[in-house]
Formats: sequence, structure tokens, C-alpha cells
Amino acid sequence: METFQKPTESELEVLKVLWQMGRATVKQVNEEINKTKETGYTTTLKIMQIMFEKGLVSKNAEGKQHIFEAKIGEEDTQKSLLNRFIDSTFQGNAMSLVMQALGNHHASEEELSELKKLIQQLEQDK
Amino acid sequence: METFQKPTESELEVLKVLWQMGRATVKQVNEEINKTKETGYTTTLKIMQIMFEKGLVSKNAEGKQHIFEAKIGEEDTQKSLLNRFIDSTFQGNAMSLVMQALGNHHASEEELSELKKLIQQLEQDK
DNA sequence: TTTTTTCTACGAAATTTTTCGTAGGTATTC
DNA sequence: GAATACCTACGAAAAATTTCGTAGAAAAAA
Repeated sequence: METFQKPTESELEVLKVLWQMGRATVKQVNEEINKTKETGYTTTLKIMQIMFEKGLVSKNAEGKQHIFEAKIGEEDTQKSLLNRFIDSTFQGNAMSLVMQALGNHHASEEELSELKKLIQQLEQDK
Repeated sequence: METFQKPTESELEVLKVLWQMGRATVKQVNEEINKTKETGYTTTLKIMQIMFEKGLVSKNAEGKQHIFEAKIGEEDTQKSLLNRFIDSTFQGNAMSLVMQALGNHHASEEELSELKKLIQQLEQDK
């Protein structure tokens, strides 16, 4: 996993759209974002230009418009942000985060059994 | 749990110290923070003054100096920030966060058995 | 080919967060 | 009681992030 600059909140919103769509124009990204939050086209464009400079996305001219793609993966990004979050908010105590997340959010039976499977694996890897 | 404004990164650092120490002066907080990150006294003071205005901490004059205390609890704050984080980074998928956290961080046997206990509880509460 | 529409580039304004200098007040020391 | 040390208040600068207006190029329509 390559290291990358921490994306800002706005950048993360863009990334989410790109992860979901694969590749998209500024217009498409902006439309998606506007489903949640009113944002001008040039605002989204600017964010994406900055992201390009930072190497978070790639650009591909196709006619006059540019097609963007995320250059950092969803899992890698989540992992990196998660580590930072655990450090900053849970004092590095990952288990405490896990317990809280489990306690506060409803989990289906299926999810729980998947989780148990993972725990078994972890126990074996000792 | 009362709602409160999201603390910024710097404010969170102050809160961590206050949670740990219970009550503390600006000087003490600043010294703690300086173990990780060089920061001027007035910087920390200003942050804490802003936090006071936001209602994140309480102040108590004792002689010429002020004693501060966190007004929001550690667990409540973690919970609130965690929910926000799950939404912003994991698209609301708490399980996905749990699995990643478990996978990336070493868990002791004790922690794992505690976790299993929690899962059992959750299964019973169905 | 002219007009209109659609995009990007760029720069600057607005906002939020962080940092710090300076002034002034209170206690302590000499 | 004057000098010194220690704290807080305040305001403003600096830095980071977000927002948007305007200009101009490319494509499409007329």
C-alpha cells in the first residue's frame, strides 16, 4: 500500500462517488454529491483538480471533458483512515472501538457468524 | 447523551488529556501535549478558551489560575465521532469497520474472549 | 460560420482551524 | 512597594479547506 496524503472531508466525498462509479466526469460526481449536499459545479471541479495534484485521482481527457478515476483504493484508504482514527479518538485501542461499534450498531445473524469465523481464524493464528 | 459540536483535532487532544487527568490547568494540558507535539502555551490556552465557549469544558478559577474539566464524556464523544466516521468513511457499514479493525490490529486472547462474550449476548438479544 | 452550450483553468474570496504576540492583571519575591 | 514571575484575555496572523466567479477553449447547434 502506497502512502498518500490524508484526504479531506470533501475529497472523501468525491472518492466515494468514484469508488462507486469506477470512472466519472466532474459533472457526474457533482450530481451525486448534490443528492446529499448542494454544491456548485466549480466547487467540485476545484476539489477534483486539487485531488489530481495530490495524486489521489487520475484524469483522462476524452473530447473536451475529463474522465476521472480514483487512484487510491477504497480498502487501503479506509484502513489508513481507520488507523488514524483509532489513534486520535480511541488512544490506539482498537478493541475498544470494535466493542463500541458492535454495541451501537445492529448486526445481522449472518454478519455475526462471519465475525465469529474471523475470530476463530485469529485464535488459530496464535 | 447531549449533542455537542464536533471537536476539532486540536480540541480532541485537549479532551484526551482532560479525560486522563480529570482536571487540569492549561499549563498541565500544554505540557502533556508537548510530549507529542511542540505547541506554545498561548496556543493551548486559546484552544481551551474556544472549547469553553463551545461548552466542551468547564472552568473554575482557583487563585489566579483556572482549572478545567471536560464537560463531555469520553465514551459519549467516542460514540458520536465513531458514528460519524462510520458514515463518512465506511458508508454506514459498521460491520465492515469491525472486520477491518480486527484484521489489522493484534488482539490478545483475553480481548478475543471478551469479544466472543459480547457476540453471544448480541445473539441472545435477537 | 456565427451563436450557443458545455467544460476546464485559474485566481481570489470566504470559512474554519491553528498559532502566537502583546497587553494587562494577580500573586510572589526581594 | 517595586521588581519579577506567572496567568489569562484578546486580537490578529497564518494555514488549511471550501466555495465560487470569470475567462476562455472546445464542441454542438443553428
